[in-house]
Amino acid sequence: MIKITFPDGQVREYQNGVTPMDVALSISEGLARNVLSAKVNGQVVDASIAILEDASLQLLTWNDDDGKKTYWHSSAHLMAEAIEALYPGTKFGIGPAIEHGFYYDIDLNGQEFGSDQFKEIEDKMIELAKAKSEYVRKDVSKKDAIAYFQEKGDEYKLELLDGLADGSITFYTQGNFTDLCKGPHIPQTGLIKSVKLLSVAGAYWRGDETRKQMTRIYAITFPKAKELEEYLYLLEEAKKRDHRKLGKELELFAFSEKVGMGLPLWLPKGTLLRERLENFLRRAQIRAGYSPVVTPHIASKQLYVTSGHYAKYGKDSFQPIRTPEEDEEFFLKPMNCPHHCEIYKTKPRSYKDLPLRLAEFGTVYRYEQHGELHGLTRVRGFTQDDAHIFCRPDQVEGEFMKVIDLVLYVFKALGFTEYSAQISLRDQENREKYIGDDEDWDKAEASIIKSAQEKGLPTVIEYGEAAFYGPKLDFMVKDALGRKWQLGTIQVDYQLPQRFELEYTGSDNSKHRPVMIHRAPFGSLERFVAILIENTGGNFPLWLSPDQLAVLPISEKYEDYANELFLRLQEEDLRGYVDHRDEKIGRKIRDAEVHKVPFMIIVGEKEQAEGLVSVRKKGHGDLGSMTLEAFMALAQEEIHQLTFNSHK
RNA sequence: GCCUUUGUAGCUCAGUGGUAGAGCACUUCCUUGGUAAGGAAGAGGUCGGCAGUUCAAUCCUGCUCAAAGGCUCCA
Repeated sequence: MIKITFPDGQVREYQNGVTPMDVALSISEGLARNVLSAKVNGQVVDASIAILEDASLQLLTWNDDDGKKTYWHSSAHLMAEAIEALYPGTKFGIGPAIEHGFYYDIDLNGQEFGSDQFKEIEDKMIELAKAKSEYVRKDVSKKDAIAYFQEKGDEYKLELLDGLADGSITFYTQGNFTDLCKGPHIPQTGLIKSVKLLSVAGAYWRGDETRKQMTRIYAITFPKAKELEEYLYLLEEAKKRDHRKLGKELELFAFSEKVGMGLPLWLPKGTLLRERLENFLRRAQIRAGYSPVVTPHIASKQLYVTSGHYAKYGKDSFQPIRTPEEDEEFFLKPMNCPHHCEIYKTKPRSYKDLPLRLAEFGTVYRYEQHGELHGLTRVRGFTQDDAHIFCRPDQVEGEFMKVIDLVLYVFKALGFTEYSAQISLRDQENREKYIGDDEDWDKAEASIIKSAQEKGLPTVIEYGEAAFYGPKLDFMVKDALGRKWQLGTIQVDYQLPQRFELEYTGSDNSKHRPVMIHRAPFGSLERFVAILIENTGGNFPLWLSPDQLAVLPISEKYEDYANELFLRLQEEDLRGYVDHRDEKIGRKIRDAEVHKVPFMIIVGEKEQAEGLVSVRKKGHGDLGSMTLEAFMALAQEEIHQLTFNSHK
């Protein structure tokens, strides 16, 4: 008998050689039907594998990420089977599961292929799935494996075999398709109910541009038809919410070939939105003890030589700007931190002055590769909501927690209720990659972990992902469509204070080196606005909406009344416009709705006579008539709530 | 950066080896209206840029610029 430990800590005894599937059956038949694979001692394996010693066991189903991964990987094999049946002679590269679905790289030997063929492959996959073929694992010798793929003429698999050691090679067969694969796989093809081929793209064999370009087919599968429908709905919704599309439609920002790629132009409405965000954060930061500063857009080369950025990024950055007479070199600033270090140095600092928190909405310029540019999320000129906290080593933990509080406050105010954090630490094996002494690192890493724990942040720890100058914590948020975005970051830095020889006088009257914390809740305003657009679908909360209201006179007879009302609204700091066009009220309403204006104030004969306004809310319709004061109170309340509804 | 695809009016798009069209937006006129598109007329394009083939290029070829998707997720 062997002892099996379950994730909840429960221990049960089973016969030696029991399979995860047996265990599932011993619990319930329903569970057994849903088991896709299993995690035995932390390793994902087939549910049919025999367990030969005491082990921890987690049965994986569709609800587990690793279960989904197994499912999609098996689906890739099913797709390969379908393709081989329909296009004999096709050679196969690799076919892994990805975050949403899977792909297979194939070489069709010159056969024509495009998205027109998706349907027949989908149909074939369903047909093959209905056969409920088992995925059968088989150990093969390298010799036999080579013989198999030689006969098939698949040079890709032969190349993969080349890199594998004899004795560790396994084949998986389902139906008529056999593939070189280390697994694991789901029990049988019948679990795959719903199939959709998504796109076809070129991809180099082994990601090497000098090698043959293969055809990559992206697809996704689900155990229930309804889940596929939901997924396709999300894809469509994502397309509708694309910030590049909405940015144009709502006149928020634009790009111009003449200005240059990756250099966004903020239009009046986008600027309004952006300024609201800036002011919101500025106020929050002042409350949190930050001091706003402003630094120039260019700086002498010497600054970046000192900071070390010149050595590291000099080549990848934009070329220097030279003064005509003296031939001095200046650079567009790629980050704000060196400037802030120089601000720190403007006078001697005492331990009593710390922490010093310098904040700047600093516009920076970085060279990004041509192919990496994307809307507002990846640009060459952007504004960071940057700040640097200079503190004593004993203050790091407390400051870190304060920053987490600020970031979470910002997320909440902007409607991001689901978030998580990634803590990036040193690569334990290669400590020499990092600068600074071990003691500082240990302290900083421990502080970050402790702060995150204390704040109850759901975190993932990644080793080897730290910056070379210190560990960091990155925030991720989930948007209304369940997509993950990386947002703000907090980083601990021991390097810059050293490079800039920053000091403070301690209580012992000797010189000490401060620690620097870099942090940016939004990361970049550009990227954040893009995420905000996609999260809200352009339906911004009232306090951020570029136009908060539109005053719509029924006819030009009521224009004076409309103008008078609008003036009073403006005095209350409400923004918007009066629609003076010679159009019917239905048209004015439609246009305001299309432009996602939150409130419409409709005035005609009745309203003027009674001294009232008729209020209509976007997406909700007529709210009836009320006094202007009542409307303003309504609007102000919604603004001050700072809460957020992203629907509609 | 590399691969694939795309580039026609402000926007969304149709179209052809013989120098271009629709809808919306815009301008003017009519209409003065009650909760998601009132009517008419007009104006608007070096068909991304440069070069080549041709009697003739928006269309074919090459280069270039920009955008979209993909690659840098290794059975």
